[in-house]
Amino acid sequence: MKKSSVEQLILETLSRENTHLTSLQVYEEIRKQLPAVNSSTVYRALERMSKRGMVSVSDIGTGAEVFEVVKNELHHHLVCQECGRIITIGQEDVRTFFKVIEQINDFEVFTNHLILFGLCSECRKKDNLS
Amino acid sequence: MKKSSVEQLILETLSRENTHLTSLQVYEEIRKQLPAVNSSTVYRALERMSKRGMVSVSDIGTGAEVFEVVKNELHHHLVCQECGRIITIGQEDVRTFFKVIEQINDFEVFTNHLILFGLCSECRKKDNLS
DNA sequence: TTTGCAATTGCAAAAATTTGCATTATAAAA
DNA sequence: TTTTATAATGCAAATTTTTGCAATTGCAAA
Repeated sequence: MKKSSVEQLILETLSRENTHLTSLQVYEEIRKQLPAVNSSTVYRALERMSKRGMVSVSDIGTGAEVFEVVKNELHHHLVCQECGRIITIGQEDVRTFFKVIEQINDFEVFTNHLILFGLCSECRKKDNLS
Repeated sequence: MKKSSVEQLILETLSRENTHLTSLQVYEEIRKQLPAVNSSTVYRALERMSKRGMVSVSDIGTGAEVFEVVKNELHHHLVCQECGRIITIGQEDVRTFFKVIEQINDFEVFTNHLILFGLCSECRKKDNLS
């Protein structure tokens, strides 16, 4: 590793792609720019970064965990289990729910990237027809 | 595989342990009773079972996904990121939140095993002192 | 600048997981 | 019961991820 740290490259990659990537996908993207990079370096950097809250890790139902850059405005996702569609939702309503949970359980919620699974409206229509 | 199906053994194992196990832990438990079983058989059975909703898969912040039997009364967890403590919470408040999300987004939520990360009351006290 | 320390990286080996394909088991239909 | 089709399993190889350890790097104090 000469100049650039892998962390920087990971941030650039995730920002550029602006979507969820698996650790392997991140590794392969980084390797395009830095062919000699070692896989363990990338995997370890991803782990560090998620611990520090720089990236979020989540299971969107694809079998493997995916990573995403954490930006200023937090967001959450609804994932349709039938068509795979991903709906992004904002903080407000989720935050209200978190507050309730916090009060009831005397617990401070940090979760910054919630994933809920279910059926989107279109797939629900289709299912009703059949 | 002669008599018993691996699925049945997995259910028994998860019920007996009554906790979250990683796929590797499940495989090793099964192997105690069925030494010749192949790892791919166990991994594939776990995948099938989670698709069918027989077991839940979740990331409780330990790095690896964990499996749990799905029983009648659904439950969710709060995981303390400092001490690892796991608090189990019921459906009611969560269900109310899901209803709100469903109405706003015209989406039907299926998620049956929600995990929220944060700080438990005791760790919050400790942190305040230091 | 030089020194020292902690964090990051590479490397090689091990471990965990997935995959394609052939075989076997299970259950429904004939 | 026999036949047939589908699902589950085993096996071997490939792929992905993790680990221990030594070397390198970056940063801050001297």
